[in-house]
Amino acid sequence: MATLKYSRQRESIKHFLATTKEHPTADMVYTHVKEEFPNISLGTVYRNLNLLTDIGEAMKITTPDGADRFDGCVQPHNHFFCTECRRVLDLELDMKNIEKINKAAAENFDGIIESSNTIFYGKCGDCIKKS
Amino acid sequence: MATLKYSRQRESIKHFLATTKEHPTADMVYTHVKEEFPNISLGTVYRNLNLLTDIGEAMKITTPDGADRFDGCVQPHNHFFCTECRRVLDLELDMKNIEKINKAAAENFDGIIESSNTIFYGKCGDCIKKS
DNA sequence: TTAATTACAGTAATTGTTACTATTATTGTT
DNA sequence: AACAATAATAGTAACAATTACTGTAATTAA
Repeated sequence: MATLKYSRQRESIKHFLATTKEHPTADMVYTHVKEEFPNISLGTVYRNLNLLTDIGEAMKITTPDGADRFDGCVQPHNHFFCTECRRVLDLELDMKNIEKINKAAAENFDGIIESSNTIFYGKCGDCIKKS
Repeated sequence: MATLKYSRQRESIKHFLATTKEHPTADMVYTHVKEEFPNISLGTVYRNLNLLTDIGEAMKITTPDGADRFDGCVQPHNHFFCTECRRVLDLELDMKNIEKINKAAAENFDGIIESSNTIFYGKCGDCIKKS
């Protein structure tokens, strides 16, 4: 049953995810971890990001932009996608609201709703200042 | 300024989107429209789907699955992604709930929230019956 | 019906991601 | 500490979704 083995590369990826707030793409993680492991492979980054996501130590965020983003913070929270600078920002939102819409959605739906994910769109503070 | 010209291919794509409920991928649209236009190109399908999305006559739905889905219904509504059969289903949800969470989100956020998109995950009715 | 321009088909290129393989690292056992 | 057993790696190839390019065809306005 494939016991998980330690790897320094994975540790480094985890550490980067834990310390950054920029919701990096796999490629951004790759670029960063490369500083510590100059010949790490992009495949290793992808494999570990997916692994971490699977075991609940990271979160994958799908955006309208091509590449998925990753978040080391697995506490339930939401994300904002700036349509101008294409950055993903954290967004605090009372979880009661989320639970409410999950319940509201379940009412007229023939199936089981296990979770939901809301992504907010608009213009971030920085981009507003610039314009 | 690139005035829009009529094309039978685009009309066919629009018509298919308007009549189907299955939230097709570009490739599914391609397969279908091919019956009417045997040598339509996949690029044409992509170009028109994006064009229709841009002018507000279609909606692009990003899912955890690779390919984007398209919806000819542009009335604001939500989607459910079945983690078993990977289908996308429509989900009715009182828009008041959506407006509420948009407002709640805007409160502690430095920026402008223009819209939000919630996707629900779980098991659809059909898949529950089968198991 | 012609001239201007957009759209097309077909194909090539790009991007994001996963799969494969031989080698290396980790770990539990002597 | 040395040794299997096995998971993880680097490097590369393959893949899937999408976009870009190019010469031709369709649409439209004059």
